[in-house]
Amino acid sequence: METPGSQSSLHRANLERVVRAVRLAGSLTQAEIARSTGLSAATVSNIVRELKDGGTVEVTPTSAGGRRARSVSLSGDAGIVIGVDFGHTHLRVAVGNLAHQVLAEESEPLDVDASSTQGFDRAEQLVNRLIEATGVDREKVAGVGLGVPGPIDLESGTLGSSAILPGWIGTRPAEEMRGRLGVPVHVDNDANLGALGEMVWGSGRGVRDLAYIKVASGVGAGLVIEGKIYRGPGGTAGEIGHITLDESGPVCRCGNRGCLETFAAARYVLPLLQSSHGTDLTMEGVVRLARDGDPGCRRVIADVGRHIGSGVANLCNLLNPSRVVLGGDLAEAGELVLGPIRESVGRYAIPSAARQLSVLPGALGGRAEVLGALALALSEMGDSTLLDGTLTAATPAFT
Amino acid sequence: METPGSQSSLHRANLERVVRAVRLAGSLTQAEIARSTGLSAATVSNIVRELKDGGTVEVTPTSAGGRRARSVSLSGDAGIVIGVDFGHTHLRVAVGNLAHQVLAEESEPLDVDASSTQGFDRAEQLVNRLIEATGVDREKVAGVGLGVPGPIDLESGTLGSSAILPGWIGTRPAEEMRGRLGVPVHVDNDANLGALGEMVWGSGRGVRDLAYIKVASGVGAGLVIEGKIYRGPGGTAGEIGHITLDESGPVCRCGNRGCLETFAAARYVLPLLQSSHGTDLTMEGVVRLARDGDPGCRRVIADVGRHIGSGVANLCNLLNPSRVVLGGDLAEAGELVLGPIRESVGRYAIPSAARQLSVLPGALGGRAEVLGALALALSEMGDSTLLDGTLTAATPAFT
DNA sequence: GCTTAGAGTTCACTAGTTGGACATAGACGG
DNA sequence: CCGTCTATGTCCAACTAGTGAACTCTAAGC
Repeated sequence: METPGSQSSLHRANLERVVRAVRLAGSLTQAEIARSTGLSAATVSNIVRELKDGGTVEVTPTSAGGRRARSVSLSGDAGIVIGVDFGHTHLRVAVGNLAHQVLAEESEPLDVDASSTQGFDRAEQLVNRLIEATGVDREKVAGVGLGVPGPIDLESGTLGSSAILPGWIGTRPAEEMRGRLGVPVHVDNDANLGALGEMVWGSGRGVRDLAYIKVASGVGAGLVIEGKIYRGPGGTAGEIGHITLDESGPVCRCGNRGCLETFAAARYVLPLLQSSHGTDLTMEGVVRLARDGDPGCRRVIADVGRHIGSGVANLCNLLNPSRVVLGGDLAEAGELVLGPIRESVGRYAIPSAARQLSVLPGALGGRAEVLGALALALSEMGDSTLLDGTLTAATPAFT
Repeated sequence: METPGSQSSLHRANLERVVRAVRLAGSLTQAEIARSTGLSAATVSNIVRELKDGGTVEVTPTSAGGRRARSVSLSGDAGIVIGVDFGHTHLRVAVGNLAHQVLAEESEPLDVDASSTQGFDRAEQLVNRLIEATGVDREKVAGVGLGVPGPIDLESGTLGSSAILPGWIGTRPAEEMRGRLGVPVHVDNDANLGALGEMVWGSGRGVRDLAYIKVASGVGAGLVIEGKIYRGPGGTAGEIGHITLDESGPVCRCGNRGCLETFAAARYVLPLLQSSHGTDLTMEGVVRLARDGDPGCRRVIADVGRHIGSGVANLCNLLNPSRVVLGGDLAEAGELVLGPIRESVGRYAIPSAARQLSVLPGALGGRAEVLGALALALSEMGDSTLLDGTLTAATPAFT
């Protein structure tokens, strides 16, 4: 561990190599492992024995119709990881195993005005319930990923100013949950986790550079650069919601004028429809009405799309990602919003950057963040498989 | 070589580790190498002997006033690298060794209307002259870094539409120079190389995430993310010059309106001063007049700064770098332009991102790009090039 | 039932790192 | 001026871990 250039580190690397090969393929015989990792059969034999003794891997005596091939696969109960996502209206929890399979997933409404203590209590209960439901030993929990709808200070782990969960500012979500669950907890904001989730299981598979734009009550972006979440030195990268589109536009909650958020986020957009469509409209409702053909809602959504497109064009000029994935409630609007986004991008981004950009709706809907939290837990426990974008054979199980 | 998980690969990795440590520190004693690499003293002893026998490294019997420390440094004649920068008015060449020392540097004016062939010829001559001047064996040239003032297609290596060197579009600078010099040539655009140069030798030392903004006849940015140049999947990242500041602003050469470039680049800014200051003004001249107190020039430069600041604010919200370095002619204006930039950033960027950002003038002036080209050659060479001992074999005498 | 071929294991060998013992040479104190 | 001290670099035996080759095992095919 602390000998970075020694044989033991080599051995560790070879262990990981084998685990990764098995994970990518689902199950392999030892001979296949040897071929795909480049290790010799003898080494593979030793490593497989070690992994089997450690319980990481299972060897089923014979499964293929070959001669005497014993197929090696990740043992389902080698360990589990948990993803928890505090959204603005819901609390979601997912339980997965090390084979990248989702074993259980559940969500329940979360009252915005609930105190942080209540929220953590509820999360703890839900986590415990799901662990029991899957019937796995509590000891097997290897880590927890936690998503929060606001900026996290990387140094201190405290939740920064977040207008979404006002009572939660200054809490340390990771420590809270670690205290309750007794396992390592890794925390990140919802946009970053959404990006990770879509990259591993959703619309971002196979891509190494993507931006995940989440439009809900605010607008945020999660950036994946060369396969890794990019948070920036200060941890606040991806604040696409507050780039300036119009210096004399509406005043934004951040104090500036004409931020993208003032043209796209629910809290600024919904009032536009209040006089015509009533006051208790939600973004979800607007999207539904628009899909049903309501012209006012269609117009509003198209306008939102155009403005997001302007922001994405800036992002595209600066970072030139190969894919932009749209998440949040708004993504449900499909082409009604993607069309205008693409149009704006085409107009405002430099052609060479826009040409190779694909703008897609998220494939995971509201699950992107929990699954991203799951992926965070997996990657923080040293699973580098997630990051190399070659996850084709590992099919996530949807329950 | 082709055994990816064996001891020999470990040994190779340890060799590289040592070379890298020595290169970063300039010179180290064996004990220091052992501490900084985490390897044991015995291993370091063996590796140093091996490297010394291979000629990669030099051991000077005793240099520090210690007890009997032998300092290990990269042998000066292990190899040299060359940086070439085609600017819009100058051709610059620098020769450095593997210890990150610049051995010789020279620049000469380059006629904008010169054909690409002429340009490459001139570069070849200047390179040869400098190699001779340093007295190093031609065989020792390990690589060349090449800077061009325009976008390079990463796949084909062709120079894209560049209004600066019109006759050069479609050429393949790397291949041209490789053909002439017979060594590997790595090419990148001037903004990226400026970023690299400032990071390694200039205002960006010690920082892992920085943006280098180059304002000259156009506006471009080079991004360094976690210590590496970030080019984006399509190779066009950093096009800060064409983010939209005002949708109804002046028409830009890229076809859009209100791009940052239309408010900041020389070709758009200089005409503003033509009626008052004459027609053959250059950016350099404007800066000089501004420093001498000319109010019109001061105003123009401050306005440019404010607009650049808006662009930087967007960049800052999206990427949150810890440092922005201003390069190009405009950087000479110092606080006259940096003040307005900082002011704009403070106004338009979200506070948490702006707080930890420092905006500095480049420390290398016009040398940033050549030195960056040198750094590119060094980094692309990879430490293993040295270790193979194939340095001489890899360079077919192509004279 | 015999042959065969691929799968996995065992064993001796080799590469390479490590800890400890040892020699070395300047600094410091007497 | 000399002995002691201390950090440096080297050598050696021990240990870790991967490899090739020989070997065993099993089921398929004739």
